[in-house]
Amino acid sequence: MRTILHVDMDAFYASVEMARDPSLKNVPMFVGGSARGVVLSANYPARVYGITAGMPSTRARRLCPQVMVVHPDFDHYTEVSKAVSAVFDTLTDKVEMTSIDEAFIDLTSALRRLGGDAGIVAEGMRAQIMDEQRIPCSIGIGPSKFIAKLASKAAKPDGLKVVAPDAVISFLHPLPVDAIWGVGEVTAEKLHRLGLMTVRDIANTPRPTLQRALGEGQGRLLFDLAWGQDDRSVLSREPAERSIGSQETFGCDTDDEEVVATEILRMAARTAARMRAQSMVGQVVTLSVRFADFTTITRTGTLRAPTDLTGEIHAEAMRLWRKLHLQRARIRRVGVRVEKLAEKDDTYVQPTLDEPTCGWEQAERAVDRAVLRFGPTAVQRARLTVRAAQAT
DNA sequence: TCTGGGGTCCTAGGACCC
DNA sequence: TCTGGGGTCCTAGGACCC
Repeated sequence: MRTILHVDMDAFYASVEMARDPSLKNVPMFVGGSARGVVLSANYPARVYGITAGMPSTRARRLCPQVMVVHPDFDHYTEVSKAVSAVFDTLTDKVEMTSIDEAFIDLTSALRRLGGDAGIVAEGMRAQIMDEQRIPCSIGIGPSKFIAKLASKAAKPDGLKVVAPDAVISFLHPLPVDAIWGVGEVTAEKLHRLGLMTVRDIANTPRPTLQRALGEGQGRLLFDLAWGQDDRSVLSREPAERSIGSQETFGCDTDDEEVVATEILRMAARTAARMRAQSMVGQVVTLSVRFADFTTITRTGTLRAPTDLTGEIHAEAMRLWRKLHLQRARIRRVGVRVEKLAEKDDTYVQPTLDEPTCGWEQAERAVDRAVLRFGPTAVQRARLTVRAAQAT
């Protein structure tokens, strides 16, 4: 039997900001606040007003006009996250950071080695994180990742919850269906239409019925989870990234082709720069377009060879854009993403006879160096400077 | 002033091949 | 002058998570 911990930082971004500026502690506050953005993280005083993560900022301000809004500082959050994961690393190497503020830890072999009780180890961790970073977290302990994750949610805020192997079913079955990881709004609604409200209801439904309603894969997964069956292991090596992309919502919807084209260039440049920074190349380019009514379409195209160059990614994204033949559609957001990534060093690039490389690669690397030294506006394509100039 | 930006994974359908 | 069945690959869409 395994002993898995799930550590979940409470209101992570908001907590980090409150640790930095304690005057934010007792007033309603959220991190977020771009014009058309959403709440990224809200502190508990803000939650009293009904403000929750994912809610449009405009609505949050309406619910609580005096709320303090803090703009996110992701570099700082990443630093704190690394410091927190260093605490886990002192106990075992079986640590899987699943996001900036969550981790699974498999303590099975560490406990066998050192002896002791998982609950005491977990309380020690919570105390150390509070001591070093001044932020609270909640920890769930269970015999699988699935149960540990549900337990950490039950432990919130700032708590610990242990679910022993013989208590799994009694803990699990009363929960609502959307407590299950992977059941969101749409799937929950499908389950409700079948009359299934709790995990127990799912467990008591024949598996083939679930598979007909939800598809073979998801139906099987849900049935197994409803009986507490989950043998996924804690992956200490993080899996290779599969895609890199950028997208941005316009300040207001636009039907101006020029504005859209400029934004596609900006997204291609941002994506390519991040790929170069990580020494990755990619061969599949996806353009996504979200319309004013929130419908979204995507188009993908495959390059002849993997690349990390703005010019090539941009050219493909624009080819996909022109292929849409949109006529004065109102557009909310565009995005560019590159998939089928590979390490640049492992990739042999076929030299082509018809296209001399004409120094683009060297030019873009020089730009990267200038941006590192002088900041993101140091060197830009002429087209991208227009908007900045207009704004001044 | 409704609804971000970073991702992963799954499924359905069509093309193509045997 | 009839038309199965699989397998694989690709694309588009969508659900979901933090």
